[in-house]
Amino acid sequence: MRLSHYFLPVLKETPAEAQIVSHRLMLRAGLIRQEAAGIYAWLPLGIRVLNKIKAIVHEEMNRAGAIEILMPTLQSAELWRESGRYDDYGKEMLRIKDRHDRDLLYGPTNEEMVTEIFRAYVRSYKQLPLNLYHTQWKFRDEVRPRFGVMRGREFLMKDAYSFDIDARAARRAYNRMYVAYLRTFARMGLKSIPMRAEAGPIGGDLSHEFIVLAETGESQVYCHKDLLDMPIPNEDTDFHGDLESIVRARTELYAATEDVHDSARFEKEVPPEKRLSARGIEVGQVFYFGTKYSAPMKAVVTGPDGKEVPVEMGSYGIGVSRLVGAIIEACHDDAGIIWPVSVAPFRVALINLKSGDVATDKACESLYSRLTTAGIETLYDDTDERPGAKFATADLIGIPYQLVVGPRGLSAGNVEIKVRATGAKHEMPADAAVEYLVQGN
RNA sequence: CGGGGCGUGGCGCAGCCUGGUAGCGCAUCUGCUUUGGGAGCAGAGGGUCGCGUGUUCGAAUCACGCCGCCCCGACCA
Repeated sequence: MRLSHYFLPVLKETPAEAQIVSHRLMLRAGLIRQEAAGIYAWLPLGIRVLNKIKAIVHEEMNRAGAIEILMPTLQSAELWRESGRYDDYGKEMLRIKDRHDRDLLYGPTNEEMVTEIFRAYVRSYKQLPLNLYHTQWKFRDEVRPRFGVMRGREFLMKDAYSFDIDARAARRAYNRMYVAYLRTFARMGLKSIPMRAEAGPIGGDLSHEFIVLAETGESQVYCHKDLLDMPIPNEDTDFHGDLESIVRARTELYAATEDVHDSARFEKEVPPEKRLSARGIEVGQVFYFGTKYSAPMKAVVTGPDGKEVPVEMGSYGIGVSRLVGAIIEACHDDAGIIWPVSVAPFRVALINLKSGDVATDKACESLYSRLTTAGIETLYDDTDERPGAKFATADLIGIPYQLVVGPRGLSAGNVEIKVRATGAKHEMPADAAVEYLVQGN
């Protein structure tokens, strides 16, 4: 992409309304624009990141055996009356009437609807286990939205729903999602820690929140330090097999958010030098809630014994739009964002230090063509800004590699690669630079 | 939902107290000079001062109402 033909509205000054660093950087780097309290438009750079995150989430969901569907944003109130949540959910739920005066709502979550889909088609235990997921915009009418996309009213969320014949099978389904989440967040460059959590209004009695440590995190968390150094399950993990050992290795160590924290237990179970108390951002949550929805909504299957039983369910959320903010909280410096390669909007920022200079232009065009041909997403700064402005923009938007081309380097036969994360600079001939950047893609 | 604050060119702000020609920096446009870490000079364009009502000869400025947004708390992915 040539910057001269792109839409990248970066701000030199910090917008007054943004308090936390991720919100400020998202506005400055031209990722989002606020359209109303807690409601954002996604600008070109922002939607690229959002899509990358979503793709990783989907890959790991599919790997774990979940199946993608897409449910609508608007739902009929009827479904929610069946589960009893139409009255329970309160003012957080955005209620709408259509032209026929029918009650609709903008979905804050989809347990009811997915249960309705399930019960319409599934009758036998032989069709289980089943896990259906989708990524869709949700709306929760927060009293006080804040922190940009970290706590917006409209947000993009992946939610998966598991259906099983009994509690044991449901537990295995829970474990599959638990392991998939460990992999998902690790792939985005985040260190996530599963912590015991309250089930909240979703309901249920087994739940973990996946927490990313960050100074600006919304909740206080307590855990055993060894959880920070747990290995990430491999890509070839057998999701049909027994995952209990992977889960148990983590759940047997103390980890809890402030809501369920028990300081006496914490001090008893964790030696002083292993105690970690920090702030954290919740990026995902897994629930097992049994028959909370299947029983009232009559989602039943016939078991091997010929008896009908309500299906055992769990739900598994990942805050996709929130993750953009969470990643920035974890990955930035004074100059701007530092995207992990896996979610970066572009892999390489090609910086022409002297647009209009024949030799420099020619070298850049050649590099741009070779990189894009090799499948490297490259943002080519071909504008006639001054070098300082180009460097500042590249640092701000956080592209992992800056490929810097100017007359001075070229006269020595070199271009320069700057690694955004470390600041390390390497001078080398153009051929070597292309090879360096193509590696590992 | 309680408490506090703010709405003035695209962005950041001053002006308001004490009513009288709407201002500054950045950005934008034109020209010249510059070009390896957010350039310099000269010129130009752009604002019903959130909306409404009232007070007044006269309202960005005073009063009242409304709307929007932000912050603290309670609540939450």
